[in-house]
Amino acid sequence: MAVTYREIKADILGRITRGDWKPGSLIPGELELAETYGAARATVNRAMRELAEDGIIERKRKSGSRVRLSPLRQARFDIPIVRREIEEQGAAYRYALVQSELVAAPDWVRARMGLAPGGKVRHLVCLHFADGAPYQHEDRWINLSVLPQARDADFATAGPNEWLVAQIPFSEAEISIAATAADAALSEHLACALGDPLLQIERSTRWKGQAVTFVRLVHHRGHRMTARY
Amino acid sequence: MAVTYREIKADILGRITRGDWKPGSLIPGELELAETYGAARATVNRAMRELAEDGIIERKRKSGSRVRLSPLRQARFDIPIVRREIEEQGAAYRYALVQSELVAAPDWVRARMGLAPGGKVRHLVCLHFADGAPYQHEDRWINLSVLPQARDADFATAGPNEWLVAQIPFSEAEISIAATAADAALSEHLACALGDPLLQIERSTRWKGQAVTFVRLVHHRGHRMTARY
DNA sequence: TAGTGGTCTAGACCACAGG
DNA sequence: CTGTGGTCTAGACCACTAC
Repeated sequence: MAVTYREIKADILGRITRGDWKPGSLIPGELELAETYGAARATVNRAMRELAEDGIIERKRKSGSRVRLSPLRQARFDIPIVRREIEEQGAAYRYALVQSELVAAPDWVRARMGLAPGGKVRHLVCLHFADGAPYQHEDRWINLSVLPQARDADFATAGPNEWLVAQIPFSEAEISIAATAADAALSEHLACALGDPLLQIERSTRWKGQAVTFVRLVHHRGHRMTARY
Repeated sequence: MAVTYREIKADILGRITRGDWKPGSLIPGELELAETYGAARATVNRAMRELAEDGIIERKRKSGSRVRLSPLRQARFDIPIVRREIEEQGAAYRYALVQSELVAAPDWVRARMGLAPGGKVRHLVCLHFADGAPYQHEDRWINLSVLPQARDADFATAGPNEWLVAQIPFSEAEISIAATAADAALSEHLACALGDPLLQIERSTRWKGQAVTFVRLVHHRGHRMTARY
């Protein structure tokens, strides 16, 4: 076979890192590159497209492709289901339902989910353990007007996350990460001191424009999220 | 033009979310889909490839493409340079160098960077302000055996991050996020109370297998990282 | 061994944006 | 108007892997 798009991509990346093509400078057009590498334009196109997706170069019609002045850095974090996350670490997973109620959504939840006043939600508080030690505290709100079947679902044995994935496998979400201090409930559930710094992930999920669920996940003290890029 | 790969991708995604093709089930092969949509196989291929990249489906030669049982959730966070991050919020950026020294790397830094004993590093402590308020505390270590020019560089007016991007524009990095408590120095620099929970990002950067720099970025109280997926 | 995805080619037309 | 990237096609061969 002729030259692969991977080889072309690697070679172009090499020229950039080596300094042959400096940040801000123009890269030859696809046609010229195709000749250089003795490949079809489609092959060069794929290499260049991926470099653009990787944030290495910037492409514009007519003006051509340029090396980004400062490379666009983006990290990808996997957001696994807690049970998987724990089991993949080789630990035993245990789940516990702490609280369950059907209520009108409090104002701060309504604001986060974009619900109408008086909207009914199912509110759940759960704990996830790894080898018996508290791993994650889950505070979840499910919009009953979108998922009425959540009213009667039983969350005593399996976490709501896994139930939700079965109900609405594909959805859009907004996720935000912050640090929070352990309050009385958290310090008790996560077996840490009052005021301990904890990593908190909030996620609100939408489906067809409707808010499905809002969840606040607080991890045990010392938890890290890691990624490479 | 005939059917676009975007239309095909959207249609397939629709069938999946609509439940026509359930999680775990087999999707028709590329050839069959190409006939169905009246498109070339390459077009269908691109649609399917992107669905696989998005974590919606799983592809295997010979056995075909399946809808993922639980969709692979991954969030992409942009990791901008602090100055940009602040200016894009419409705030005025200010930078201050707090401390600068040339030292042998302490053990914990050597461990993180994978340096040999006695390795010299440049250690910098900096502050980044948004509209006069402390925004981020930066504790940085630069490997002088890889970047000897860091010995004499002047970090009084511009942050080391921007200097580094100019020196080594493209590199690999490992990033980890955690919550930490404000110690005496942090509480003073970030104008918060002792023990306040703060979001901490650690990043170690490599270039050609060599550790270039390790940095610990601690954000002001209440900072959030946000992403959609 | 056969079926499915992975990739390349050569050619074509289109869309956008600089001049 | 013109150049560059964006995309589609029809056909081909290859690579992996289940059977």
